[in-house]
Amino acid sequence: MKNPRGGRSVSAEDVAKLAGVSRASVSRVFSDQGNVARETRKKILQAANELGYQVNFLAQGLNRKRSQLIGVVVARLSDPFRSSLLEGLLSEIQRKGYQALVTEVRDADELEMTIRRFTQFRVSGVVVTSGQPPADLVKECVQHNVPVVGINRHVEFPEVDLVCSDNKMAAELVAEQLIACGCQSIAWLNYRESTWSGINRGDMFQQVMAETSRDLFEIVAEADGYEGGRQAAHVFCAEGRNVDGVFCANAQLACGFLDGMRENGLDAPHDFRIIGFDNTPQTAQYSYRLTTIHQDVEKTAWRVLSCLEARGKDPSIDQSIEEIPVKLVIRNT
Amino acid sequence: MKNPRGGRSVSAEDVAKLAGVSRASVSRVFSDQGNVARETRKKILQAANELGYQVNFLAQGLNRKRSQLIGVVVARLSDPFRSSLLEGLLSEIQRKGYQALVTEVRDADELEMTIRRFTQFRVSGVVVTSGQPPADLVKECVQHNVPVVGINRHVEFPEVDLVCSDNKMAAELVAEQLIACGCQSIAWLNYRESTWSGINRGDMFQQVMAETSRDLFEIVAEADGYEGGRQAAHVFCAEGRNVDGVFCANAQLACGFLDGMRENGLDAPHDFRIIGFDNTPQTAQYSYRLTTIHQDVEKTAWRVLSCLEARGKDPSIDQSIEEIPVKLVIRNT
DNA sequence: TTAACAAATGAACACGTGTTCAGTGGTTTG
DNA sequence: CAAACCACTGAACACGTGTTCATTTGTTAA
Repeated sequence: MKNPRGGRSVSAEDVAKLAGVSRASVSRVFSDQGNVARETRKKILQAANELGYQVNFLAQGLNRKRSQLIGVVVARLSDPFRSSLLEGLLSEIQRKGYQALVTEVRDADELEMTIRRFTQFRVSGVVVTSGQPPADLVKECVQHNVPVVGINRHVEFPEVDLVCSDNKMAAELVAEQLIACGCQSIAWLNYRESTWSGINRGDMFQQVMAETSRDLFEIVAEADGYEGGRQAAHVFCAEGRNVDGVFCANAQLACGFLDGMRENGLDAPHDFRIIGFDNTPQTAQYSYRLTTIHQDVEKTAWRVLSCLEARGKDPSIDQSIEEIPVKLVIRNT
Repeated sequence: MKNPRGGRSVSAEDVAKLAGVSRASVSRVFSDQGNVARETRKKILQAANELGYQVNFLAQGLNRKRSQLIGVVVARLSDPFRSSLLEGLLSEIQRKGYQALVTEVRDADELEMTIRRFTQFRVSGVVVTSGQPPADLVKECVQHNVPVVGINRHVEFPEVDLVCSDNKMAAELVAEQLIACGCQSIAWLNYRESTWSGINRGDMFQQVMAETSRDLFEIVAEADGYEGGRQAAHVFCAEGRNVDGVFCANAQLACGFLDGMRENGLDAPHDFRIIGFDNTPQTAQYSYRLTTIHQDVEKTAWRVLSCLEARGKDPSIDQSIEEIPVKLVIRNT
C-alpha cells in the first residue's frame, strides 16, 4: 500500500514498472483478455496488490465505448412498491457486476434530460420504471446501441423490450377467489388518473368478468393513495351502493378503502371481500392482513437484466414482451 | 441531427470541423472556461446543435480526474423513511447537476466493495446512509480527495462530515408534549439490536428525562419493524406492566406497538399516549393519526451536498457535525 | 510610429485504459 | 533438419476531453 506517486492514483503504468513488464500485459490480466503466462500474471497481481491498484472505470469505459453503468429511471419512491422494485433492481444490477445510475423524474422534460445524461455516461442499458420515453430519445439510444427496457408499462417502439407483471393472470386469480368466496356483485377500484399499469389491470379484470358473464361495477377514486381509497369508500357508502367483492388497483387504495368501509361499520371479510395489488409490507400487518396479488420483483429484475444483456450483444433481435407470473397471497380479506 | 460518422457518436472534433475552428475552442465553450469570441461561440453552438453533440462524461471525468457522480450507500429501502431520505438525496443531487450512483449494501464486505467501486468511478463524493465505513477505505477516499459524509450515524474519522437529525431536540419536544398531556410513567421503546441512530435517540431521551428527575422505563422489542412493535406490546401487557406515555425509536415500531395495545383493549390517546419517530406516510393515515417526530429530509439533503462541495474544494477543513432541527407533528396520539 | 498589452486561437500534451500488430522463442509436424 | 505452429510479449495507436503554451490579432499608451 505504498504510494510512490505524489498524491496521484496508481495506474497500470506503475504496476507494469514494478512488475518489470509492459503495461499491455497488466491490461490483459485485469480485463481477462488474451493470453498471459502464469508466472507473469503472478508477478503482476502481486505488484498490483502491493500498490493497491484499481482499474480506472472512466478510462476503461472511454476506451470500450461502454461503461458498466446502468441507468434506472424512477418516480415517487414514497410508494412502497416502487421502492421495493428499485431494491430488487439494485440487487440484480450489482449481482451482475454493474453499477446503478438512479434518477428520479417528475415530468417529461426531466425524463428527456435524464436519458440524455445516461447516454453521456455511455451506460450499458436503461431501465424505465416510470414515464414514457419520447421517440427521438429512443432513436438516439438505438443509434448508440444502448438497450432500453420498460417495466409495467406500454411503449410503442419495437426496439424497447418490456417486462410486465401478468395482469391477466392476476385478474383470473382474483375472479376465481372472489367467486369461490361466494361474491355476487363485484367491483373494481382505481384512481381516476391512474398509470397505464393500473388501467391495464382494470381492463384485464373487466375482460375476465365478461368471460364469466358477470357485471363489473367500477369505483373511481378522485385522489390517489390511501386517502383516495378512504374517500372513495365514504362516497360509495353515502351513495347507498353495495358490493360484496372489491379488487383494487394497488395496495394503498386497498388499505384506504378498507379503513373507509370500517369507519362506515363494514369490515372484511365479514361484510365484503377485498383484494389488493402489490404485496407491500403494510398489507401484511395484523391490522389489515389483506389478501393481495404479489408481483415477483426478483424475477422481474432478473428478466430485465437478461433483456439488457441480450440486446446489448445483438441490437437487432426481436422485441421481447415478457409477462411475469403473479401469486395470490390469501390472508384474511 | 445528421450523423456523418458511421454509427459512431459525434465528438468535439466533428463540431470543430463543421464550425471551422479548433477543437480547443469547442472544449472552451462547453466547459465555460477561458475566453472565446462571441461570434465563434455562436458558430460552435450552432454546429453542435446541428450534429446533436453532447460531451462525453467519461472522457471529461478522465481528464479532470473527477466525475460528476456522487456515490450513495443505502440499505433496506423497504423502510419507508429510508426511501424518502433517498428521494430527498436524489432530488438535491440532481438539482446541483450531479448524478447519483446508488448501491445497496447488506454487510461490511459489500460496503467495502461498494466504496472501492465508487473511487474507481472517481466520484465527487460519497454519502453513507447505512453501515460503518472501515478505516482504510476512508483513508483511501481521503487520499483520492473524495469527500465522505454520513447521515444519522457516528463515524470516528475527523475527515468524515456528519449530518444528523437533532435527537436531543426531538427528546425535548417529546418529553414536553408527554408531560403536558399529563403522563406520569413514561417509556422508551426500541429494537434490541438497533442502529446507532436508534440508540442515540434513546440516550438523549434518557438524558432529558433525567434532567426533569423522572424515571424512564425501557421496553425492548425482540424483533424489528411493525411485528417487533406489536409483539413488544403483547409481552408488555402479559407482564401486567403499565405506562401512560411511550416514545418509539421509529415509525414502524410505533404503529406495531399501537396495534398490539389495541388488541389488548387499550387505545391511544384514551388509555395512553404514544409518539413515533420518522413521519412516514403510514403514520398519517386515518387509522393511526400518530403524533410523530418529523425529520427534515430536504434540509438534510441540502446540508449533505454543501458539505461535499465544501470539502471537495478544500479537503483540509475542520470536520462539520451538523444537527438538523426536527419538528413535532401533533396528531391524535 | 512604436511599444505594450489584452483577447482570441490552435498545436500539442496528458489523462488511463483496451487492442492490434509485429515480433520472439519454443515446440510439434513433415 | 526445415517448416509450421503456438503461447507470449511489447510498441504503438485510439478513445474524447481539459489545459498549457506559444502565436496572432487588434487596441491602447507613450
